[in-house]
Amino acid sequence: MAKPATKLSEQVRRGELYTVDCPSRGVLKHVTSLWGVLVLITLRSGTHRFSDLRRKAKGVSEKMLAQTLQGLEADGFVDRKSHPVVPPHVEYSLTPLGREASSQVESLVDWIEANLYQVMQARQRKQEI
Amino acid sequence: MAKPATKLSEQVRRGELYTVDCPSRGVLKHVTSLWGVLVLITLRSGTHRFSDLRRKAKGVSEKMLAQTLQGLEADGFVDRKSHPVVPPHVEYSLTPLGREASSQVESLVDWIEANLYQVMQARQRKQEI
DNA sequence: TTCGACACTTACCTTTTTGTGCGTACTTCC
DNA sequence: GGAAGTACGCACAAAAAGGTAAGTGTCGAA
Repeated sequence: MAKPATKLSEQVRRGELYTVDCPSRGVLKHVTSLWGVLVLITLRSGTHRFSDLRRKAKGVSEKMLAQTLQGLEADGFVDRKSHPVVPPHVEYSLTPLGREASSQVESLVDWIEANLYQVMQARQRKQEI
Repeated sequence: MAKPATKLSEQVRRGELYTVDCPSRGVLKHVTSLWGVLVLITLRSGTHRFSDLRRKAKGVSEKMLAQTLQGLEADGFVDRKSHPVVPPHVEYSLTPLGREASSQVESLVDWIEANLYQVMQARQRKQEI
């Protein structure tokens, strides 16, 4: 029933982000894309519906949000619960794995926001030259 | 001499990553782009020359590496020292700010690599359905 | 009764990103 | 004496990402 995981174990090579086809690169992309970050952080405060997320992450299009959500779902970071009622009702929440991931990206984002002033100053200095 | 920082202070609004034009989004992009990550992590082990970086970050083109480096330099994360000798000699290293940033992204990357197996399993489960 | 909300999907088009190849000015290695 | 290495910049092409608009089916509100 369960597929033999031979290929899987080959693909998982720790510490090889440097190699071209390391699957970590894909996960990194999902997790750190702008919309990925926003979704992950937003879901920390609890379950959200599609349109809630859309309203909170200003500027995201429906297409991008759907795509982002699907990526994060496939990676096992978000859980999608669809209630088959007539006006569709779908709820998104973080899985345990997703909660870990989101705390990582949150701390990165917090650092960026805390140090944003310094970065902006550095940028200005460059412009002056 | 120093420019008045009026505009700067306006631009720095903490906790507003959700808004469309928050400058944090740009920093996030620089820091979490694949090549940005690789450069930041590689430079943790010390100063590197352009072609050293190119060799270590497998798959990066010269153009992309140059672009990445310029972005990180502008943000104040890397320091560029050019020795005006005849075969060009340029050294890149992390600034103190860059060292902080790189430790953030390193912990994110470490988490991803440590949990990669679980992610791959989640992906496989999706495929089976 | 027409409109908007819901959670998407699809097709099409534009924008952005990235790759490729070339040129540079000079040195060292073979 | 030809090739390779150095750290890029530039022009063009290819690829990927993203935006826009429309359609789905049913309900409740105006």
